[in-house]
Amino acid sequence: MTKAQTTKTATKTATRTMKIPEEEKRLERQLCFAVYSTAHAFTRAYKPILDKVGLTYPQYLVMLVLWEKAALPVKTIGEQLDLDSGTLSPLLKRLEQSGLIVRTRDPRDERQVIVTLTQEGDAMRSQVDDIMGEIGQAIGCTLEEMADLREKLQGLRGNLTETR
Amino acid sequence: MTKAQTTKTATKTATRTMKIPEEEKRLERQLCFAVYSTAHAFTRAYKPILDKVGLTYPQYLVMLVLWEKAALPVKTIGEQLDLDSGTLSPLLKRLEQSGLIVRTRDPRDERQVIVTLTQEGDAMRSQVDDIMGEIGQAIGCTLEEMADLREKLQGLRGNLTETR
DNA sequence: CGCAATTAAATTGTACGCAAGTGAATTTTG
DNA sequence: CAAAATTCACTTGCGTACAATTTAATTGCG
Repeated sequence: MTKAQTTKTATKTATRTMKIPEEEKRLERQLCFAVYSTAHAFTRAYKPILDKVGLTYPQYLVMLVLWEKAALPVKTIGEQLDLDSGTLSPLLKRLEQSGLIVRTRDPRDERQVIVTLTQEGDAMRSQVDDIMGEIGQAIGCTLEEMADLREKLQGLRGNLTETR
Repeated sequence: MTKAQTTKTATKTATRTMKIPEEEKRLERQLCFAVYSTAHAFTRAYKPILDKVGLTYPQYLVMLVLWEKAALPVKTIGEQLDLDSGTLSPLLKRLEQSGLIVRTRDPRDERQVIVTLTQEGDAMRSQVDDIMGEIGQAIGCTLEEMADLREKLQGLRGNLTETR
């Protein structure tokens, strides 16, 4: 799908061959930068909160996954977070050193490593209300606005990913 | 929404002391993760395009800043991108090695390093239409939707940042 | 069955991001 | 005006991200 869009999808691909006005090329007009810088702003907003429980932000995301289901193979965690083993292997090693998870080979398939919450890791779940409450404060918008924005981003992420 | 909102600002802070339903704690319901994973999706979408011109995604953002104004101190670039010198110093060193910029001490204030586009760096500007065109394709939404989403993210970023 | 292809995780190397600390230049202040 | 405080960029150390490679285990296929 490339050339002359005849009908309804045409409006969706307007940028392709158009000459882009200089104003639209400015950093602050870039959607990609808005996403990029907001992601950093989130990480910074989480930092003082997560410091109190000794987690980095990506580690917190892994814990969110494990609080949904307490034992998962590395591969599944990677699929949910869209991270590969090159990122997860050292991260999980640090979570293990922190005593929050254990890693064991799956006896059914020795290639797989099953990540399991320890008691300590499970207990940390009780702090999630506080963490999300504090962040909710910082986000400063209504639940409806949050849900709307989240859904739009999920759609965008889908578009960006679909042609991989 | 949720509870008894007393005043007009209450709607904006509803999450604070509320008990959060389990469903809302799932990874996929987190706005922070939507932003995080979309940012990664953008980086991946840009990669094959930027590989052709030999830039990483953060380097491309620096070039966007410099294409707006061809000579700037490191500090100003950092302010626009919200990055500190610990990130920018090595990145700029690589851009200099690529021949796209030069770095010179400001004679008026020897603490400052002025980053200036080389001819080569300036010439690369001509490729920005192609880059943005290709990404525009991948984004797959209308210009209106893009602008709306960008503005909402800028607002969110502002909220997250204002209490720093 | 036996070997090639595939899969899962770890490892290596490069490039961010950021906190903390260093050193040089400038500004502020007593 | 001189000492103290601040500013700017750089460096160091740690933790992601991700491509590419490696190793071990499993699956598929003839």
